[in-house]
Amino acid sequence: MQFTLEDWKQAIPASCRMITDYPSSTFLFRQQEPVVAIYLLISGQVRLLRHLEDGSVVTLHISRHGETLAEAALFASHYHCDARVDSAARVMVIDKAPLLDRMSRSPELSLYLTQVLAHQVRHLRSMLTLRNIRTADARLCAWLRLHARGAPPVIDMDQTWKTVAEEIGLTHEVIYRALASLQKQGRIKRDGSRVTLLG
Amino acid sequence: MQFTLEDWKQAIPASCRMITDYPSSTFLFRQQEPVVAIYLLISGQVRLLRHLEDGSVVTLHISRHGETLAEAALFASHYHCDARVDSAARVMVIDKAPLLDRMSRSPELSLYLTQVLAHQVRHLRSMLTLRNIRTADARLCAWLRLHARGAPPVIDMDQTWKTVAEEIGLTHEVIYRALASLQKQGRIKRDGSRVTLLG
DNA sequence: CGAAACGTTGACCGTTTTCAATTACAGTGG
DNA sequence: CCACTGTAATTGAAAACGGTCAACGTTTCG
Repeated sequence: MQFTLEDWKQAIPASCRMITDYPSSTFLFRQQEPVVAIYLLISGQVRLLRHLEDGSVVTLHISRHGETLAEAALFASHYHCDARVDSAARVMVIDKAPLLDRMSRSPELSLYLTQVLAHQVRHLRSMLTLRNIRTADARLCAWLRLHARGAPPVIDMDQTWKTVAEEIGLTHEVIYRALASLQKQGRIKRDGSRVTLLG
Repeated sequence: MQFTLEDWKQAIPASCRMITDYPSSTFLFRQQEPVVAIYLLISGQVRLLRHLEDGSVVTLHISRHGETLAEAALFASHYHCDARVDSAARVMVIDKAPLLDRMSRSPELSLYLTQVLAHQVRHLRSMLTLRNIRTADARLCAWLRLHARGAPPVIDMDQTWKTVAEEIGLTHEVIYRALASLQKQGRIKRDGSRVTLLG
């Protein structure tokens, strides 16, 4: 249920897209800058950071390969967060103006973008659902269920637990404790980077 | 920055929309039911509820007048949550099939829906940002800033603090304590349903 | 008028956070 | 090839914070 690079290549005219490499610690865009493009992350990891009025910085999201960035900014005048490269990223940059122009004449393209955003909305709602689960054990369990595939449900971790911790709003220490706790309760089994849900 | 009833009336052909009243405690739609329509809430309050695998129920969102419901479900086969009426609601029901058909031929309409969803995405990200703020005081403060208008920043409450509590993921008791705490710190001033941010 | 829901505050308890320390591991450069 | 370095993974203990339960005044609405 993810829109792939190929989907995008098919949907977006070649004239307004470009592949670019960003080294670690560089920025795809910064908060307050005018919106010039949206981005499809082909490889690497990018962190979305928002600067609050009181000077603090919070991580909005950690994007990984296959995800799109700033689609929602397409109709905003300026970006609402920084996009900082965590680990060297290859990115498809899609220019805003020609994209919007093209969309205004192509129902297919608009409809496609609409689907991407609808997908985003559902995903964000899932994340918000997770946050409403109070205890660390239950929240982590819900996350695991959300990411498990097959029967019995299995997760092959392709990211660090630290990243997961940030994503679901807990400290990494608590994640490790929750993992240990779930394991002791016999509700999961861990084998390297593979987690199996039991019961 | 909200799409109004008039906007919708203009964008959506009259043939596929209809005004309906829902009494309190009824459902606009239920989780797992096939998606037949999207909804614009004209008045009243509707609560989005998701049933988790373990049997628990969490509130996804509390919708109030002016908000649209289930736009993201337009491309899903079935609803992902219940929409239960909290207080008697007047709703514009927009049929899915004719809407999609119309969208596939009208770039304006697609583009319009895209904007609605983009707006949704930004709002959901803001909510997620809030949830990353740990302490109750700071989180409530951020919410207040987000909703304040003018200089000095003022919020005229048109909803209950209980609702706000659910929205930002705290219990109502904690909200009242945070309010009292912020007031004692001189960071806000309360006067009936009006809150003023200071400093 | 009466019931239900909101608003408010106190006390206590359980959980997460925070701080701290230790192990394991992957990449880097000599 | 191996120290060296940084980060992830892991666990412990104490402190801080929000959740829960309880009680009560107030407002709202049928």
